[in-house]
This record gives sequence, structure tokens and C-alpha cells, in this order.
Amino acid sequence: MTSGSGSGLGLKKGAWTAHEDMLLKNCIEKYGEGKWHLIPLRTGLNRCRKSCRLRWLNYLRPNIKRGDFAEDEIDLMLRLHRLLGNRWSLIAGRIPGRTANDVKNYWNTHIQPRSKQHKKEPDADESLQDATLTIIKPQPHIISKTINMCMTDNRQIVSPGGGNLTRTSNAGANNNFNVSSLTPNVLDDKINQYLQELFDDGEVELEGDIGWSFGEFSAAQVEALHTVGQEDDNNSFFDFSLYEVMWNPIDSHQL
DNA sequence: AAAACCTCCAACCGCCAAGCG
DNA sequence: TCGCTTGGCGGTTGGAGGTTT
Repeated sequence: MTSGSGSGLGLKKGAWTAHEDMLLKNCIEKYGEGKWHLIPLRTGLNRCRKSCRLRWLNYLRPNIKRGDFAEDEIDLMLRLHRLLGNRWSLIAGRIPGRTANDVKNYWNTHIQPRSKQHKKEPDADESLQDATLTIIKPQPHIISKTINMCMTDNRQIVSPGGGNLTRTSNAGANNNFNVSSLTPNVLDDKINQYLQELFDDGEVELEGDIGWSFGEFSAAQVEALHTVGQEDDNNSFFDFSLYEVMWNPIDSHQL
């Protein structure tokens, strides 16, 4: 195989020893993550780059949580899975301390079997069925339509036309946020709150597009907006930041 | 006590996309 | 443009450890 799994090259496979873990950990602490192809050279490990990367990401990396998933983690997992489908890395990215492999394993061993069982048992817990059987694909939570916004030099986001963020659903529910004169953080809070409500709403079909439209920005505004995007990144439910939404064409997020 | 079976998770596999020369 | 390398992802498997018979 071209991507270098190491099969047939005499590379070691199977469980990692404590000594190998130590070598890998020391190497990454010294050189940092990335450049995985250099890890075997730097450490002397007889492992392929992918094996090294996986071992680090799924086991050795600091702050990885061990043990059973808490109720709130499971709840979040169900909601995110409904939203994103089997995009485990994205789901894991929103559950602190959990890896994509953890999430995937938990789903495959705990959630999916129950879901299949529930399919055969019509009386079963509806919330579980709903959460596992109704998957809205990645761009599904679709918020309509456009907000015309500008950022001022003191980092206020303003909507010259008094723009609204509008949600429409098949239940006829509409929520509007007037974004005039909201600071970036407040706007972000509003959007996340809005998404939270979306999750809490049960199944919601939305129509339209996620999108914002903007006028012309000065260089200073672009710089300020970039900063907002970085701040936003840890709080958004999405795999893209508000900054990306703002600065990339909407189609780039339609998966 | 031990064989058979089950559960779970670490690790592997194959594919894809981006970057680079 | 093309081919190669690399990083990253989701699906799948192997096997250790636990449970049941």
C-alpha cells in the first residue's frame, strides 16, 4: 500500500511496549507533533509513521480521558452524531479528553447495538431510537439566510441593514436575532445558544443556507475578524470557525 | 476447573485530499 | 499536469480479559 502501513517491510506491529511509548513520548515532547515520518528515525522505533501517530493521538497524548463516558458526554455524543453522522473526529473534537477512536468504539459497542435492538422492539426508548436513527447530515442544520454585517475598528459587528439571523423549521418556528451592534463574543454566544436550542428542539428540518454576507472590509477589519475567528474556534459546535464561515464561500462547507 | 463464548478497545487497513517538486 | 509523499479519516479486525456454562 502506498500510504505506508508498513506491512511487508519488517516493521513491528501489534501492541506497544512501555519502552516504545516512552521513546515516542520523549520524541514528541522534544520535537512536537507532526512530521510523523521522522519519528521512526528520531526514536529508532521500528514502527511506521501511521502507527506512531495513532499511538500518540489515541493513547499517549496528555489530557486523554480514560474510563466510562459520563451521561453528559453520551448525551452530547448523541446530539453531535445526529448532526454530523459518523464524523468521529469532529464529534471527538467537541468532547474534551475523548479521542475519535474512543467515540467510535463507544458508539459501535454501546450505542449501535442498542439501536439495532430497539429497531426490533417498537416499544423501546424513543429518545434513543430518535438519536441514533435520524441522522441529519453535516450541513443539515441550515440556518437561513443572510446577515449583512460590518466590523468597525473597535471590533463591533454591526449590521447596516439591521440584519437578522433567522431560523425556519418545518414546525413553523422562527427565531430572529438582530445582530446590530453586537460585540463579536456576544454574537458568538448568541449563535451557540441558538444552536443549542436547535439541538434541544428534537428533530428539526431546516431550509435555506448557512450564510452571512458582508460588505467591503478594510485591512484592519480583516485582521480583527481573523482574531474573532480564533477566539470563536473553541466554542463553536461546527468544525469551522465563525471566521471561516465569514471568509469562505458557502459552498466550501456543503459536504 | 476449564472450555466456550462474549465484550471491548487498541491497532491496522485502505482510501482520500493536500502539498510539493 | 502528473506522480509521489504525507497526514488524516472512518471502517474493520485481532486478541486480551471477563463471563457464562
